[in-house]
Amino acid sequence: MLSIDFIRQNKDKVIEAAKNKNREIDIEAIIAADDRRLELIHAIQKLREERNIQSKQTFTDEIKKRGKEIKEELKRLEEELTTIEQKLYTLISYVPNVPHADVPIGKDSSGNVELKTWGKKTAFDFEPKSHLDLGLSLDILDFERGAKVSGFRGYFLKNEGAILHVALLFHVLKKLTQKGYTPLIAPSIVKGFTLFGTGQFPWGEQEVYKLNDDDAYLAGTAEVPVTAYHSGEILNENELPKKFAAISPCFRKEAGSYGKDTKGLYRVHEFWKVEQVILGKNNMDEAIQLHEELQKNSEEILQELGLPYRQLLMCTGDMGEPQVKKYDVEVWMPSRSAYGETMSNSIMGDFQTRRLNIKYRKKDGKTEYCFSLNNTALASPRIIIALLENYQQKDGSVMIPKALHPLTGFTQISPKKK
RNA sequence: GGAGGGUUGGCAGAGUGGUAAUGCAGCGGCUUGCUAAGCCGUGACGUUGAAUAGACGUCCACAGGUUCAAAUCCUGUACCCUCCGCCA
Repeated sequence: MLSIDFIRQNKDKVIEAAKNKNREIDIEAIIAADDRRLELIHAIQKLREERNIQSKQTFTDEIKKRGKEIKEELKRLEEELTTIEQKLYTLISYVPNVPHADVPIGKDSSGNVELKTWGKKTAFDFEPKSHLDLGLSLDILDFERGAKVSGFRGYFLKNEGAILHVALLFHVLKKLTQKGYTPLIAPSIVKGFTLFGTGQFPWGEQEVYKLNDDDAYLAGTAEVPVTAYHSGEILNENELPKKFAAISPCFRKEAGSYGKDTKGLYRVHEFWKVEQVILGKNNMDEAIQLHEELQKNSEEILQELGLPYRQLLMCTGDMGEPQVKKYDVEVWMPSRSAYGETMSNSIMGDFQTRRLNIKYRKKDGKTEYCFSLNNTALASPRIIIALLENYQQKDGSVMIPKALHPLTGFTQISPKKK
């Protein structure tokens, strides 16, 4: 959410940003609605002023008569104000955030810039298997029964697969906790305002599961509950930045991706994630620095796991509405012969905090909206695709990265005899 | 699921129809020779201002209603607490 003042003062910038993000906005309608809003506020304030003066005077029939008139007039104006405010709020809530100057302008994913690669794409001296085949022969994945029980894109993690999944999540949660992040188990059932507040709504409604209850949804990421954790609060400047590492199940309808990645663990309705969320000061220099810290954390995790990856700087056309700057990390997945997205690291500026009303009090006593950032630390089971496929051996077994050994209790997974 | 109580600034807490006490914390300032202490100022949001000056308006969980006038009376909703029932 941008402020109306910012929109009025930076009209061209806002129009250009929307264009670069492939969004349509009607700035003139916004300004017209705001003009009317201001007119109404002025008229209403004047009447209230008169009413306040009256109520300090000796009470007479004359005052009562005028009081009734004021009441009628106020009611009419206040109703129109409520209507126009709602209209304005809706219009502004669709205005996307303005990208940082570093962000390349581009239509779609083809405009993204590869900033670096780490590790070598895994080379095999045998015909490598996909994680689907490995999962079957190792007896650690069961898609058939997953679909039977859960439906399309359903899966079971089984045997070492189940242990590996939990070990990965715990390993990462522990690592971030040691770095000073507050560990959280976050709720996945959330109220609508959290989804609007983080900017999933109004754009991504078709992506989110709605429960039968009036105001209950399944969050697609812990970013939603954790960013909203301090909603409606005023924090102290000296407690910022607040850093969280949250583990939660994540639910996605994948409504727009029928026919895409229909096999395996890549695109599923239900997965688990450790998400990093930071609330910081309203300061872009600090945000850039924190963004790099989040990036480093995620890269460290992949380096420890020994998975080859690359870092992308996302262009305007491939960014979400709330984002100011975004990196994706993609991990090498041999069966795809491509890198596949595993992490997404964003600066949101005050776009989310304005909607969620999260502020902090500065040294001079003034309040200001926080900046929010978030980045995937690890999403499983998607990461298991990369582990299985990159660590497979000629004999059909799969090695487990050393960092996980203390948690898994096994160092490799071997094919099960039928 | 049932019964009762509650929700007032960062926190605590007064306020039963006519401008929202007070204390603590935080922040700013002043004072004092020393680990302290004291004094003054300081809620949020909005409108109008060049203004972080002043003026005005709004805000007592949220949304309605009654009234010339609502934190206060009425209705609904959310959340919290206590007890009963059920339950991993």
